[in-house]
Amino acid sequence: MSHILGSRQAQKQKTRQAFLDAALELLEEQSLSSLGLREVTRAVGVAPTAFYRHFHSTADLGVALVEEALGSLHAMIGTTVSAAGDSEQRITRAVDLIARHVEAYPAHVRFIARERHGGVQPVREAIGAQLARFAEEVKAELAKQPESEGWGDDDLLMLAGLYVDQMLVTGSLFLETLEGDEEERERVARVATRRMRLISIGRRHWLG
Amino acid sequence: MSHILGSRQAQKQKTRQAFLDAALELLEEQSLSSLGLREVTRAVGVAPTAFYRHFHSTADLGVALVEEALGSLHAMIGTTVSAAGDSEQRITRAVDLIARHVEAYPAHVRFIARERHGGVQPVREAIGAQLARFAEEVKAELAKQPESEGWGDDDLLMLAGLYVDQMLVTGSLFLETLEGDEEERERVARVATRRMRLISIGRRHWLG
DNA sequence: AATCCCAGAGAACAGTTGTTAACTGCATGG
DNA sequence: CCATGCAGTTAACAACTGTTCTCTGGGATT
Repeated sequence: MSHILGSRQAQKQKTRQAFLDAALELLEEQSLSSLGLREVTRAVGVAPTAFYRHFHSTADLGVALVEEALGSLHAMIGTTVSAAGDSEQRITRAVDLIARHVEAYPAHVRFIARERHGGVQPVREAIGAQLARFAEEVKAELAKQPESEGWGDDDLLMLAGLYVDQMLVTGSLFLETLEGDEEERERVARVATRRMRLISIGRRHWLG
Repeated sequence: MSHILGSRQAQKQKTRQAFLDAALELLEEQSLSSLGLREVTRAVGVAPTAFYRHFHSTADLGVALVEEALGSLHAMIGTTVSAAGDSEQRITRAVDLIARHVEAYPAHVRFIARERHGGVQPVREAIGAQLARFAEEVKAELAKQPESEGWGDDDLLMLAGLYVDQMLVTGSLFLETLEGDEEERERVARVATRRMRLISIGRRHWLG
């Protein structure tokens, strides 16, 4: 099997991507559980039945969207947590990176925030699995740092989860400021930075 | 105007409550944005048109549900944060209280977690407003404590927000264990406790 | 060059949706 | 005791939904 696609499969993937894009846009003002199959095909400009050539259901489409929205983030996570500099510099850099990501992919961030606790079980599970992977990756990076000496495995995972959740909370806060002015975004960044700082201080004094 | 209701208004409130109860149950496996008006009236056992006597739309019903789910929690918040005992005792008590609340009102907790970032703007705003109130109340209680000496107003609010978000995260984690066994719930409680502990340590060393 | 495959089109289905209008019957206030 | 108000009913509407079956056209395979 080759990674070179014939014009046949290439066209199929193109249509599939059109479905994902259209769905993501429609989902900015509704939830996945109310997204209709016909609604999506109408937005793409194909017949309703074409949908079944790509997905079993809208829930299936949702799971594919989870991969698209979170699958590409893993590399970023690692490099951010393991970045050079002291604690304060890493925090500033992380908050800035979240802000940029929200500006670059607002629909992705909105989708994850909305469907993490949404009404479609397979999608919730897919998001949960990805977030668990994130936590494991963050934990692995934290373990490499000298500040983690003497830490137990479960405490490291606890801290990693705290960071991951904080990342999501910060992301959705930035999301709410997207239609506002720059000053608002600055305020969110400052609060998020202080939250991370407090967590880092807690980490530093965790033992003993 | 009297607070004693005639049988007329009493029956109306009864029906209204039936709408809220039915909707809350239907919302356990879907989102508000996919909740149909007819679906609700069918569950209650009344004609579709009866709905309009109580709500303009399902979004309106959602806002009413926010009041029901969060309105009664304010008293609890205050007494919990300002409870006697040292930091560790207060954390244990808070986590236990969250666990009990989730067991007592799982549908309420699920609704808030789901619709906080859900697809219905008025509901998102209603939840956001209530959570802001919570944060203000927690801040007021924190300000009374001796540990908060020297703290700025915005730092107190930052910490309060951190606690409120942590409360929600913990709640939704407990929610996922409701169909599981006791051991699972115990594990969630332990992780949540350690998270709160780390935040408390960060708080203690925040200044200087 | 002849064949097969399959993404997408088209039409039709039974069932559902929100909203309207005009109604009925009963508790309420004068 | 009678007139009014109003919660809930009934019937009907156009529009929409997911899913099935049949068909078509052109890239892929031999």
